[in-house]
Amino acid sequence: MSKEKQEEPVIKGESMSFIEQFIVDDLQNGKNEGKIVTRFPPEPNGYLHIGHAKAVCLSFGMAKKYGGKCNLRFDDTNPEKEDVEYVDSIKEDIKWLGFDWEDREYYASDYFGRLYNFAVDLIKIGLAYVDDQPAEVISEQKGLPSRPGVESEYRKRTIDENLGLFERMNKGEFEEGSRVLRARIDMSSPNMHMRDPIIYRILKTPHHRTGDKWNAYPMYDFAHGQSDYFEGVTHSLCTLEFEVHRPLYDWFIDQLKTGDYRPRQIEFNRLNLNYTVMSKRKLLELVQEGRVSGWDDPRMPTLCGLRRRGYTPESIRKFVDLIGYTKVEAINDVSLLEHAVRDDLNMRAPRVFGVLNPVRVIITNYPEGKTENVEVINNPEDESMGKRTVPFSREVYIEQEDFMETPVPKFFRLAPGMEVRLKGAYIIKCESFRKNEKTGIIEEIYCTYDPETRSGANQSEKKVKGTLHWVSAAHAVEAEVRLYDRLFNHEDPAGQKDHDYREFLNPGSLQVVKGCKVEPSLKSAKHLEKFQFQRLGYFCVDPDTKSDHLVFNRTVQLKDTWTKLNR
RNA sequence: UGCUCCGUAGUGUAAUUGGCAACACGUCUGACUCUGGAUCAGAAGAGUUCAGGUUCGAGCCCUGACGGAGCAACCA
Repeated sequence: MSKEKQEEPVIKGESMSFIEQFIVDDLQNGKNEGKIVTRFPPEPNGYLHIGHAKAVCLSFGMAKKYGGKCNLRFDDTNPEKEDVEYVDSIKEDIKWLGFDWEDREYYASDYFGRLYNFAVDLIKIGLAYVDDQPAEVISEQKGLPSRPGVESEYRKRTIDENLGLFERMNKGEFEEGSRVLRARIDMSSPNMHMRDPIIYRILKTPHHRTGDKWNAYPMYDFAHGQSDYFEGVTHSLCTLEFEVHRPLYDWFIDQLKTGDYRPRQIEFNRLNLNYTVMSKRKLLELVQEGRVSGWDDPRMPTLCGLRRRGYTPESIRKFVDLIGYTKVEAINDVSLLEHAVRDDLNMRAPRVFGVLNPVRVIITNYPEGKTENVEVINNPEDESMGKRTVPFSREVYIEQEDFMETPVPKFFRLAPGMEVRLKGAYIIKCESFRKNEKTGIIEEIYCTYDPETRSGANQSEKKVKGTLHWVSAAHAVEAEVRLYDRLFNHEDPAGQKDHDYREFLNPGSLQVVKGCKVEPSLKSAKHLEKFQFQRLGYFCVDPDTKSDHLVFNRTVQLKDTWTKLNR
């Protein structure tokens, strides 16, 4: 049996990103024996966010599309920042997104031995040396981007001395910060990264996987390319800020490689979203300072946050696909992300009735105590989702917003003397209402219904402009609904000079509405199950839901031209 | 004032080896509708940062400006 369909390797006429073009060219030229291997290399120091999703989709996506493999590799070279807690969440999030690294779960720390030996080799050929100077001095000597650096006095240490010192660094004989190993390249290079970069430093914090086995740890630049090489990675895809690291990446590969094969680093633009922050540091602060409820707060751009908010993996993949991969540093509009979920959920979310701000409607000519089960379609976009019945009775709740004592022009809803259809049931006419004169709140609305207008078989000729969602008062289930707005009220909260991003936190980003009334079928809804509350938006069941307490998160509103026009 | 990268409608992306700028989202019309959603039809909106050059012809090539980003962590 064939597994999933392999897409055609060469697509004519379809536009592909410059990265895909590179891959296709390499494949056609028979480079690396016509194989493609990519990798997704997170550092386990935080939760994955939607920016990572873009990288995941690229590396796993390209491998899948062209019959290659994508490795999951944890870039765990800094024990001070990393933790297993993050490893597990990262794996969960990648799986949720729909990608599979099979048995290729690797760790940079698995290569510490080989990396160490490579460093020793570099020392032996005079391309690395131990520097005893303090950090400030080394930094000072590096010069400025516009000024060349100066060479360290330790640059001409003998090979034997370097060998001995490096070994002792790793044995733990020296204090943190007292010595580093540096590659001996060019202190006057216009590229700062080539000015004798530090490749090993002493760290005494136990590593989450190797414990206290090592005391000298490789830096990113000394681990990444080499790890790619060890794994046979052909295309090492990363974000634009690593562009200036590429010469160093290649320099190490040059020293390391023995045959024709070499990994190639290609950089693409990172994903930026407006009205949010994306840096791990800031996200961590939001969590630690209690400004959100956790990494999975539905307002967070983390994958676990988006998942809890009700986003589907499909919608995130679609969004990523929509924004593409280029070298332009773009700021993407959240509304495009919202479009992507709406588009996805429109096809798959069953429609239900839920009233957020209920007001009671009494149908005075409907028999007291009577209940009818009306039939409604679960999803007009997908007939196979079938129908369900909803109880209808003399008293129903409708949305407060759907009634106006004195309607404005083009208000197609309920108002004294006006008729509307209760979706799936009858057309009702507002005869009167009761208002609390003190508060101005409408407390009850009195209507009559037309028995001839019941939805279904013998369709009545009568047409009305408005159709409302409703819930039978006697059968309604109480629910709490959490409405979310953007976390920040500034497009680019992190990019404002002289302003801390926290100043732009949107105080109204979470609105909890209690006492909502939803149709009885929702009583059995499961965690994260998604629905469209008709006319309102897409909602999913929050994990805080208990058997006696239903909680929904609003994923996104439906497009609403009415409120837009009347704002 | 060093090096690297980038500069196409409001936003994000396209434009085969140079051949008179396309798509999506958004916006605005209209149709339809038992969701003011969806769907369908249509419209407006850039002459490709600017100035030169090469060419019969340039968003694509060259030069120079201008604008933006990244690089000066014993982070990744």
